[in-house]
Amino acid sequence: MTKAQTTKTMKIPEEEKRLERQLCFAVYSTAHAFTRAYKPILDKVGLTYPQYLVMLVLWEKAALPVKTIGEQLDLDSGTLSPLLKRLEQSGLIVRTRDPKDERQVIVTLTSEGDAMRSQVDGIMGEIGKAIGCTLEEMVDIREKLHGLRGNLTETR
Amino acid sequence: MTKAQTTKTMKIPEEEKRLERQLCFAVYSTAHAFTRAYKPILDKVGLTYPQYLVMLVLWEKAALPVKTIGEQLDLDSGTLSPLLKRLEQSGLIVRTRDPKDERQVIVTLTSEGDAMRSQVDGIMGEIGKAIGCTLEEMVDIREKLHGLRGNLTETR
DNA sequence: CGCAATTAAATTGTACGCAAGTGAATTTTG
DNA sequence: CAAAATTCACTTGCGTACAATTTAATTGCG
Repeated sequence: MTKAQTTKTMKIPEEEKRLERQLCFAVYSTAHAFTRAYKPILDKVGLTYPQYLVMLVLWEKAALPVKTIGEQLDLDSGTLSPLLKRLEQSGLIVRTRDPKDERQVIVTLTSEGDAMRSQVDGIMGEIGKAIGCTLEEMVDIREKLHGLRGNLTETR
Repeated sequence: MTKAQTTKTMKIPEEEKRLERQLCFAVYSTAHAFTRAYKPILDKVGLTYPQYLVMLVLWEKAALPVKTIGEQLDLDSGTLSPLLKRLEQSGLIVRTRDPKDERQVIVTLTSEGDAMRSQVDGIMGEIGKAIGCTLEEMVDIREKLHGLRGNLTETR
C-alpha cells in the first residue's frame, strides 16, 4: 500500500472498488475453486476437503492432540470436534483421552487411516494437473500467500 | 508443474506432501485469515463477509437477477437464497419477480443499501492496512490467483 | 493445601457452501 | 401448437467455520 493511501479517509477510485479488483475476492474464489477441483478426486476416497487436510497433518505425525491439529490448520475445536467424529466413524482415526492430561484428546491414525497414505501420490498428481502451472509459480504464489496470511493475522 | 511430474504414478517426495507445502492450504488458510480480518470491520456495519461481497456487486449495479450475482461470485442459489433473505431482512435490498420473466428474481438496493456505499472507503482503508503490502504486490498476487482459479475451473 | 484462574474439548446457535430435488415459468422441438 | 426439455429460484440435508458457553481437568498463587 502506498503512503498516500494510509490516511484513514483517503478516497479510493471507484474502479478499485469493483469486486474483481479485490484481493480478498481473488483468494476467496480461488479457495472455492480448489475445493471444487478436489471434490471428484476426494469423493473416490470418501473424504471432504477439510478432512483431507486433517489427514495430511496426521500422515506427518500419526498421533496428535486436537489442539495441535487445530493450531496447524488454524481451526478451533468447534470445527474439529464434529469433523474428527466423522473421521472416527469412517474408521480412519481413533480418539483417546491422554492419561497424562485427561483434558486432552489424542487423535491417532488407524491402520486404515495410515494405509490411505498410499493414495496421496495419486491425489496430488491429479490436483497438480488441475493447477496447471510450473513448480516455480506454485512456490512463488504459496510464499506470497504465506506472507499475506502473516500480515492479516499478526494484529490478532 | 514440470514435465517429469505429469506422469500419473510419479512418486512425490515426502517433504512435498507436508501441509505447509500445499498451495491449496496456502489459499485456504489465507481465505480464512481474510474473513477474520474483515470480521471486526464488518461487524460495525452489520454485514458478514459473503454479504459484503454481494453488496460490492450491487454497488456496481444497483439491480441484478440472482443468477447474475451468482455468476459474479461463483455461488449458486442454494447459498444465495438464504443470504439474500437475510440482506432483505436487514433492509439493504428488496427482491421482486421480473415481470418479463417470472422465473427470475431481481435484487435491488434499497436507499439504505445504497447509502451504505459511503462506508466502503473506510472498510477498504482498514483492510488495506491489515493487508500491509504494496499495491504492486497486491496486483501481482491477485493476477496470479486469477490465473490459478482459471486453471482450476477450466476443466469443469 | 485450597481456591481461583487457566486450559482443552465439546456443545449450541448462526451463517455459509454445495449437491440434489422441487415447482413454476419459459424455450425448444417434433 | 403441444409435449419435452431447459431454466430459475427455492428448499432440504450435510458438512464446515466460528463465536460463545459449558464441563472437566490442571495449574498457579497466596
